[in-house]
Amino acid sequence: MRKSQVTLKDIAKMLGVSVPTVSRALKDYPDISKNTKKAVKELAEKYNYEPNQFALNLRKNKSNIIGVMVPEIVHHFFSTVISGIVEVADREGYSVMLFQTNESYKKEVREAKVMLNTRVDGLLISLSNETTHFSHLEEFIEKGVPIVLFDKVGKGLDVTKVVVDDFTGAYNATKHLIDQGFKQIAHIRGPKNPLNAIDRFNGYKKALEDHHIPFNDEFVKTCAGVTHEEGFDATLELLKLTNPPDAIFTITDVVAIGAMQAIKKSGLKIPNDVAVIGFSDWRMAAAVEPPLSSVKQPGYEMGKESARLLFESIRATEDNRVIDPTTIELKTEVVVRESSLKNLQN
Amino acid sequence: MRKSQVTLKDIAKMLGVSVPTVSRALKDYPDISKNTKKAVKELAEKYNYEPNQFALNLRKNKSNIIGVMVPEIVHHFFSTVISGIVEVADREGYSVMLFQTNESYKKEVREAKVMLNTRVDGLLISLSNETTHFSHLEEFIEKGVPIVLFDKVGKGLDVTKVVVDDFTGAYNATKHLIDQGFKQIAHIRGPKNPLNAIDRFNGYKKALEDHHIPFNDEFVKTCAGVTHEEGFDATLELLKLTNPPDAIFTITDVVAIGAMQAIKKSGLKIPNDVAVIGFSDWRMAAAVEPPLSSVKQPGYEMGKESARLLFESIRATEDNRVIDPTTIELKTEVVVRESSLKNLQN
DNA sequence: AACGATTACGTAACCGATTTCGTAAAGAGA
DNA sequence: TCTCTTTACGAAATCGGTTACGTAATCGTT
Repeated sequence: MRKSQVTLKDIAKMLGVSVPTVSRALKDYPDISKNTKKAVKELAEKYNYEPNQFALNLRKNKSNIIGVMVPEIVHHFFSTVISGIVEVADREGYSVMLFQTNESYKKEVREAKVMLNTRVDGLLISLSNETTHFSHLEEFIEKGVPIVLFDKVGKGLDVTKVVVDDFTGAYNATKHLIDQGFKQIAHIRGPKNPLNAIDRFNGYKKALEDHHIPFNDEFVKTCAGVTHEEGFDATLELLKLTNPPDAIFTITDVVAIGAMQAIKKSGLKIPNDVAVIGFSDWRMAAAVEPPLSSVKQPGYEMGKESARLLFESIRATEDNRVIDPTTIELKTEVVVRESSLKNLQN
Repeated sequence: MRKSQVTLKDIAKMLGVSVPTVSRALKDYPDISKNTKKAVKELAEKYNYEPNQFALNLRKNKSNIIGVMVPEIVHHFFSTVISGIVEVADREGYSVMLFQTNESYKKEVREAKVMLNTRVDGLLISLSNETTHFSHLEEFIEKGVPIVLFDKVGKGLDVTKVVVDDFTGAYNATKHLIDQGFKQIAHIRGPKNPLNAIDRFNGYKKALEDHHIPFNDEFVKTCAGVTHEEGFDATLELLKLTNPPDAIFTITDVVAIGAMQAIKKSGLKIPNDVAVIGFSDWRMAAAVEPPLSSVKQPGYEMGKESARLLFESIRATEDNRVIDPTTIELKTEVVVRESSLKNLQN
């Protein structure tokens, strides 16, 4: 059995005063005498009094908990975002309750209900791939629980959103290759649906266009599973073209690793024969041979920014103010390593 | 302002009955008439009644929340463990509150207090590197809140623990190299203090001993930061020996990657000239060239098992039973890929 | 001395449920 | 018809706090 904590009632009984008096003494209300305050505080100290959070929650109708829901916890990017969220929440005096959907809409709905029951004060969520209906989230809005969407956001919901500027990231990665002097730039893209795959593809395309490089349909390969095996195979196909690419921009670093293996296996040199640049800047990017250039996604910043915006909304809600939903795009950064440098002496 | 939910009182007022009647009707108490039950349930359905969790928490002195504290969230192993914990907690109807210490003892103590105030029903914790005192955790035990330590456990605390069998993992990795026919086996170890680095070193040593291979002090290098650069440097030193190793077992995969780069840079072939096996089996292990053999740590299983044991303790506590603390060692698995195969045709 | 103002508390209501106990009304049995 | 049992519900206490309001006792003022 859980041992019971000392309560106000216990202290009140010991001193022969009423419960409210003890409560007020501890909070330094002006209409409690110095002697009483001193006596109360001494006892509180002695018995290590801590207010019962359940009682406070009930009275204030507030949990000091925010809910966080992501598709997968075991994912470098998401765990980085979570880390940023936890950091900010901690500073704000909130705790973080963590849920994962495993990319399942059904689970997302179920867990949303759990959070609603737990009465989280706010919700940070990155949508599952399956999610196209939002009634489970609209329920939060109806009940006045603020939501901030991050990374994988939906079009249908009018709430604050924080996303990575995938378009510009891809644009800059491609531009970097162009600036290095590469002319035949291929792109191994991700699945058709996810917004980030589309944005990255569009950024790639726009960079070519802006620099008067004709878009070549043969230079775009799709890997649905985003694995290094797919990157390997796609690259072999690209290299088999009569006019093969001299640089490849991939949807993500894992795919880039596969591409690098294919290039090496074909007896070509990276970056002198074929350059490679990835996306995400995972820890491994710096560890492969040659070190892989990549586009750094600001996961930690995304977590911090999302949390910051959520707390702003929570405070607004408490004050009966209304904050207009905004969408924030976080900047990416091209991290240049050897794999994308032209004319590298080796 | 947060919109208020429908309460029992609201329903009672609408029907002109008392609050307890509504409560009992919803829970199908036998002494409530069928008509009343029907009317109550219809209204509850209509207004989407959900019991106020705060009130339940207060009444039952139970939060249905477990606390989870790890040194770093952004770490493949820990995020995997967390994922396992979340999975089990979900099945058990509990929510997970997540904290990270950033390897700081001070923060660990502070967050422990937060959890105590939040009144988590149980605690899963992996200790920070700095933690040598346990009074902040003993407080949980005193108050009857069960604790399970996982991965980074301390000697001083008599609670249930779940650890990886690092010794046997390292033993088997080394034995695998021996079985392949390698004779000159080096070890790049981790820092002096952490238990897992020590256990892995001891497993390595014991495997050599059991197979009558003399232990060679020159064959052991230490990398304090566990980075691929250190792995690279350590390996270059090893290869410079007059009698260099023909196989290397490293504390972790990142270090192994560094080692592989050094071997390649020295103009040697992996695994024919020098074999490599890592530890942890990170995602990247399968993606490097050649694919890296490694020892798979059961992170997901550790999360599930720790959570399972915690819920067992929670239930025991609720029933006034006492469970004796145990320590569970989870088995590792040697994942053999190309980097450790003798006489590989290439 | 009578008055209002101040000091220092206590009473009661409340947050939203659960649970123990009590009881009016209806039905059953003699 | 009178008592006894059911049936079906209400009253009150409880969990542990907060807060609006009331009030006895003391003080200062004229």
